[in-house]
Amino acid sequence: MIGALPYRAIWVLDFEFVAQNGEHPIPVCMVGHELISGRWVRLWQGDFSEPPFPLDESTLFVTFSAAAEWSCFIALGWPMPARCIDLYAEFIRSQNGAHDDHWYPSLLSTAAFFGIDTMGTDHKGVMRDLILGGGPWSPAEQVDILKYCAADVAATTKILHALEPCITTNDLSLGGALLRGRYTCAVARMEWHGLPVDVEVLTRLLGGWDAIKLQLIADIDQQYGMFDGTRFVTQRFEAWVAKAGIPWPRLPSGRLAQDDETFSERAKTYPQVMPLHELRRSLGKMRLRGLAVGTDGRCRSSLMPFGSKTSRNQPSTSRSVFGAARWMRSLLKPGPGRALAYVDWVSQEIAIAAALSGDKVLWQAYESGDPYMAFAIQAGLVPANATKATHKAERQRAKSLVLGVGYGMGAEGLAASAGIHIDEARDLLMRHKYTYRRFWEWATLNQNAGLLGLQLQTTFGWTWQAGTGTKVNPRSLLNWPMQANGAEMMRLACSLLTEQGVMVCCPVHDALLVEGPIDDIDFIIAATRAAMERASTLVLGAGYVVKTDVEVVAHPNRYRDEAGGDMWDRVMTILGHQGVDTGTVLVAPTDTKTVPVVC
DNA sequence: TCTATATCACCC
DNA sequence: AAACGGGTGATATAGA
Repeated sequence: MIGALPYRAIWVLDFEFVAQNGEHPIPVCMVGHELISGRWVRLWQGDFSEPPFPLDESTLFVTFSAAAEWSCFIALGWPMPARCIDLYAEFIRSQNGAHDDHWYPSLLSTAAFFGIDTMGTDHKGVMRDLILGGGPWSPAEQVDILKYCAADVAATTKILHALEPCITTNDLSLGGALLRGRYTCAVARMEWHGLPVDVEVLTRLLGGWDAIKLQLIADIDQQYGMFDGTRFVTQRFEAWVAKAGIPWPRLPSGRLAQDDETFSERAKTYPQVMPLHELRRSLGKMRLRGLAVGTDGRCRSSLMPFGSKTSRNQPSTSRSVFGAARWMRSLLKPGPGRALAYVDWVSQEIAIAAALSGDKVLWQAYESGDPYMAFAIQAGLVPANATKATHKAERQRAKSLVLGVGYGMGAEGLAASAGIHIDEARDLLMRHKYTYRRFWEWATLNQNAGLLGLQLQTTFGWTWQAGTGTKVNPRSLLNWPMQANGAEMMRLACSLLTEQGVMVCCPVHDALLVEGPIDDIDFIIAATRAAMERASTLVLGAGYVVKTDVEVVAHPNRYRDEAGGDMWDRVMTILGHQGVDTGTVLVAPTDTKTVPVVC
């Protein structure tokens, strides 16, 4: 029972707030219900000067989609609560794997799931419009809004009671719930900070978006005439293929295959395809128009924590910089006196696989710093003194295999992706299974357990369990422990760092973007790496340190992604802004030094 | 003209 | 039937 837990008070909370794309939320009102005393608190704008409850460990807070509430706390200058549970996270955890469809349950649909009576969605829509209208609200409207907010608190309370058995099943489920709640505070901080964007260049870029596409097309399409404006007309392509006499693969639907790989493959035999292939590749990177940038030049969008079945964040790819093609990361530019650092875990999933399976040989490969070459050596494919320089091709094949294995790739897929014969692919897979026996034992055990309907669980209690009659992809089960524990590691690192006061702009699955004054950035990086290493040992066990790598950029430079640099330059040239400084990324040493930081 | 579907490309 | 995990979203085309 939640009530039996050692808390002096248990507050169920809900805020109403005005939220505009890319801006900070503006709290309108708050309703709280304390479950032990039965007390209700209703605060309207203007009554917010002090939190009406203690925020220390003695008090538990319960909300639905908690990050929104903590964003309001930040807006009001209130400290984060020390203990909280997000029922959204707990509900989707309880349902994870039980259904074929992936969905983002709302408060109302969650209530409906448990048969809890609530207001209708129509009324909710009306009230939401009234609130988002931004006011001012008449006294009668204020009463209505507070009533509406209180109704959500009542529904949240009932959902808490419905979910209690899932949350209090055991120490891990409860501790995990508190840990996930703790992360929602970090989410609020990160969403509050957002990412620094070069608004001037972004404005020009968006203004010239179609012109840029048309210019890219114009350079190439004059010899094909396949585009109508920015639209690729498939019928013209079909006619061209027929006229040029190029045998072209078709999809089961009968349409011509138009994916990148088909173009790439055809271009090898028919060189006249190549320019078209390259054009389509460039155009593919020209997407994203809806970056959510606030008036302060920071890009903010919801991280959608716990949005996937591995519990990774699932932010919108159109509203956030890291969902866009890599070249657009050059829109990231620290302000005067500021610096940004992108710190990522090196081969995080391999490390997780090695540590959690207890495969010493795989961990040894990870620790060597080059797990691909290490595999080639351990599997007897190359001599023990082989290096990246001496056995480039062998290493590349080993890399394809090692990466693919994590996703459950088979021999056919490996042969296709690595461009090798099926027999060689089979041989590589067999060697992998032989070399990393312990890992395979562990992985197939997980896989079989999942297929049998048993529950999979991460170190801190995120779960997945197949519902009866659901479709299960066995390869998904193979990868789930790596990805889900990786997500847990990320959450821990975000919590540790935001609690230390480090400005974390956002997580990127296996990386964190942090920011600070140029003079402090070295210390911030050291603290970030230390927290990420600590998070890795917390998830994987003592001694299992996942290494980190870092890229730094300081004002007036802009971020530059190696893989996207050329595209950025092309686009800037077309925009006629060659004067825009493209900046340089200073790459810090990749060795990991432990820096004493209190976590 | 609008919407649904299939396909494809991007991210980690 | 497919055989590479987790995702979001834009676009072209078919259909209403």
